[in-house]
Amino acid sequence: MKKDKLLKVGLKSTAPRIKILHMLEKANPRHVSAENIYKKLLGTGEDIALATVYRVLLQFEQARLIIRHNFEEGRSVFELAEGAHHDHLVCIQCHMVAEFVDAEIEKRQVKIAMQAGFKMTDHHLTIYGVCQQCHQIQT
Amino acid sequence: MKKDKLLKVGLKSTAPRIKILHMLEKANPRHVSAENIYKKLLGTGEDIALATVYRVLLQFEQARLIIRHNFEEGRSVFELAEGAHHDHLVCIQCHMVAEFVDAEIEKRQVKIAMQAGFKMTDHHLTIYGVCQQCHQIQT
DNA sequence: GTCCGTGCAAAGGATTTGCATAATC
DNA sequence: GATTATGCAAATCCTTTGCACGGAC
Repeated sequence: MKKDKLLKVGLKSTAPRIKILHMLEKANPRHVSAENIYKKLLGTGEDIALATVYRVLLQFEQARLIIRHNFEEGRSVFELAEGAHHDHLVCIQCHMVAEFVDAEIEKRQVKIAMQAGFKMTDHHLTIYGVCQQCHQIQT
Repeated sequence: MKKDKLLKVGLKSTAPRIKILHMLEKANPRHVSAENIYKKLLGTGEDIALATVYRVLLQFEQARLIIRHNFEEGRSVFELAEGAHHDHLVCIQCHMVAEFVDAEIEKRQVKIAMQAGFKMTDHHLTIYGVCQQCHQIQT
């Protein structure tokens, strides 16, 4: 139940929060911007202010319900926090995002941070390129 | 000579461009923001508009004289393009940026992109954490 | 009933752009 | 001299914030 999920992280169960959480849970593609969510809500007849979307997303991020990414595109995208850490492939044309994990790369990152005297808190590996679909369209 | 370096990439040799290029060449730390450059220029008595700094940085980026990075901090930082590709370690406290390369990680990225059907154009691996210095200060 | 959440509009920071003037080739 | 650059100020994009009202516990 979404209500319980919110209460568990110390957030009051309000209509906007439940609806935004719902959007994130059924988001396809998984990675969406604040604007995406706002427009989808408008489309279903909901009347939630964009400012509220931003506020709720920030709270969800702090409650670790979602993860915020800042790819090389000047706006944040969010994804539901579930399952393990993973990295991203981003299509520079259609903005599609795919995920991957590589255990060997993960291992080496830890080693590199250690060697540099860094106390690692996070790490992002993003591969930019043109996805198969976009590539075919142009050919 | 900076003048030739500019002409070679098709940019007229103007005073603002030469001075900004100079700032980038002697930047220490190597990674600087537009604001950083603007303020350093002001400090040396130069009177170059911030808008010009942005315009020139964009031109330099397009001419591949510099590389733009958007780390998870809401503003761009630039570094002179010289030497080979490398990845970054960013201190989340003092914003210090260090560089590294790992051949094995590079190899695996190419393979991952290929398997996903991506035509890779770029890739960024950034490790965030607390650098040794910041860590010591707090202890 | 108290406290927190929301909508609205305005503010904010980084970056870009239009326009008239000034510099380079 | 024609074209491209620059300074200035205004505009833009994404995101945050102040305030008065409404809803959750």
